Amino acid sequence: MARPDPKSVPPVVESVSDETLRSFAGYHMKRAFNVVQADLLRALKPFNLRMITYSALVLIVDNPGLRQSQLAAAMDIERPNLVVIVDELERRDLILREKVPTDRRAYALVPTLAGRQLCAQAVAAVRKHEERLFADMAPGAVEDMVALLRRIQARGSEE
Amino acid sequence: MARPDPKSVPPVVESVSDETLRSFAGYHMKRAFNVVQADLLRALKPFNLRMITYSALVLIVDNPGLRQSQLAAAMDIERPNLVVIVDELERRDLILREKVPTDRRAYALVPTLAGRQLCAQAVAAVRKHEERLFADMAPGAVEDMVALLRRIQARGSEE
DNA sequence: TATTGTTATACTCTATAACTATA
DNA sequence: TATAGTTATAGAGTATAACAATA
Repeated sequence: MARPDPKSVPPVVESVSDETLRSFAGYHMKRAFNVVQADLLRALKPFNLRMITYSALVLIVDNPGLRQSQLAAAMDIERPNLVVIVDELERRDLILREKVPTDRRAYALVPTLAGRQLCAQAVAAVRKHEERLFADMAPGAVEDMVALLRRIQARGSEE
Repeated sequence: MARPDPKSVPPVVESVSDETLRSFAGYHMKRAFNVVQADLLRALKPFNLRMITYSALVLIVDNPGLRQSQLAAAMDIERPNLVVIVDELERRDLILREKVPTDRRAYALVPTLAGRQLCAQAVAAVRKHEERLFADMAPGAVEDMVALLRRIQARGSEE
């Protein structure tokens, strides 16, 4: 961190040191996530899904009948941002917005048959891609990491 | 994943299950990263820095004289996107763009005294915030996670 | 020809305010 | 009055093409 005088340092740097950043977990989380997301995007390409549309579809298939506001909360995104995602899934006939008789403001989101089929295929493809990505990691290491990530995630709602 | 018929399911969901997504590491990486980044932003607020300007400043302080293209490569961002970041740090007199006599196309990025001082304070603040964020995690767990994240990161350059 | 830094541009993700129709 | 979904909009972050100056 402490250097005597920048002017006395030769103006050519051979290899860039990330010494200070290395102790900074957020930096590694961002970079590793970028790699995982790029891999994921490749896996989802055949299904024309992105990470966000994939997550939405999976949650609708697992929780048929949920409301848009519930889905937004589960995905940790704002309601306005969910609208275009639901629009896209509905336009592709993967889900339906069904009117809820007991509350005429709300929509119940349900998957279509095509939606459930595409979802099953996409889930299988994502699992395969993650297995390949994490293939030579120590057994249990990924599970430990996910457990820690979930604890960090829980910290967000605390404060 | 498999449900008999969406029409037969009551259209009210009490609590949203993320069962299928739970085995999907990228999902947890994204959500945990959001928490860490929000925490980081709070830590950097007094210094008027964001994660990206903080990373750039730290790398320039640790590697005085590096070129913009080297910095972009180290930060894993495209050269055009670095320009505004360097502009901002230079406008705030935290760094200088020095002409390189041996290559008149390039600039050597060097920190100013103010830049090095702000950087030292910001690094201390970030360390403190991460220590607090990870305070009651098992000893070594964060280090193990970072080690795994670095291995995942390395996967990105492989393929 | 290739590279450095730059401009312009576009696309995604995210965040907020304000509207409508209901409750 | 509050809530569900919506619209409009603005800000980050990111990606590509193309340019001038220089190698």
